[in-house]
Amino acid sequence: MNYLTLIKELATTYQTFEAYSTDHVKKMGLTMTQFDILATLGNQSPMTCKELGEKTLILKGTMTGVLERMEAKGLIIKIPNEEDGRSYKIGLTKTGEKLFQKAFPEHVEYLGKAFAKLNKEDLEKAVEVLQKVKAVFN
Amino acid sequence: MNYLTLIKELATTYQTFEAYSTDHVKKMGLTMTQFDILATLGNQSPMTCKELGEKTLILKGTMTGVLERMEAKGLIIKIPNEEDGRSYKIGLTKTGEKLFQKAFPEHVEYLGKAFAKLNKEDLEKAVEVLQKVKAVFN
DNA sequence: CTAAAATAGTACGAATACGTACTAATTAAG
DNA sequence: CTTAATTAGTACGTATTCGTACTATTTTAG
Repeated sequence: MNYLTLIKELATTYQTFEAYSTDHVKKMGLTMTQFDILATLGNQSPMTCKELGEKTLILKGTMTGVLERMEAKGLIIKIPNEEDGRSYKIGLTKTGEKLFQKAFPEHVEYLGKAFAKLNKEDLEKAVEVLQKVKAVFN
Repeated sequence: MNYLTLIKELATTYQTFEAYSTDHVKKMGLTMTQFDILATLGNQSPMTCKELGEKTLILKGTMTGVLERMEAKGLIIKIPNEEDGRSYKIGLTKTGEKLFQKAFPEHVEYLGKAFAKLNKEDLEKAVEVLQKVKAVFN
């Protein structure tokens, strides 16, 4: 057993999860990126693009377009930032809030159904070992 | 500890690996997707788009464009498939082969440097637990 | 054999992802 | 205070990912 096996396993496991998650999100009419934004803004005060980007790992160059499309769908609004004239605060509209209240719990439930098959020890072991793997890149 | 912790850990670990790997691949003038193709074709007989797609998880709609750009760079050639008039066999050119011989071992070495920080038990535990996690999506 | 179904690859449009350059506004340096 | 350096966000080009439709070819059914 060498580390290439681990790389392959890490990649396929992540991709399998991603595919499982995406499948459900698409059924709600959102892309994963848009769902990520929705979930980040839900139950939070409006925040700037920069903050949104830090929480979601979406780069600013990508963010502009994503927010444009979500604004066109009526899910978010841009509110001028009184504290800093360069930026806006992004918040959910009523429509966006309503979608969040419906989609987020549904998705958590959907994911939970799969992960329920893991017992407590495996879950904890997985988190622990993933942290160790991640640490090798520092 | 709940499964959302595991999801976050899985995602950040994979993304950290991906970023580490991509960083090196870009220095060799390739995108990750192109490197994936190069690594799959290296030391192999030419194969069809379909086979390439199965080995790399790149969909055929994506493949067309990726191969076009690699062909433009002189890394690959399309050879008519005598057994099936619908398809081509994709192989590395001399240039592509030379790049593979240089880039692949270098990248393996680069990755190995990071993973050397993991001991044998953690590596095996990681593979084992990732397989269990992946299995929840079946 | 001949029409229908399946298959390989391309065409094309929408949405990301990422990098560089650019604009406007704020902050820091002197 | 005034200029220089930062910072927030946009503009834009290249590459990817995905989905649907389309073309050409092969295989299968009857």
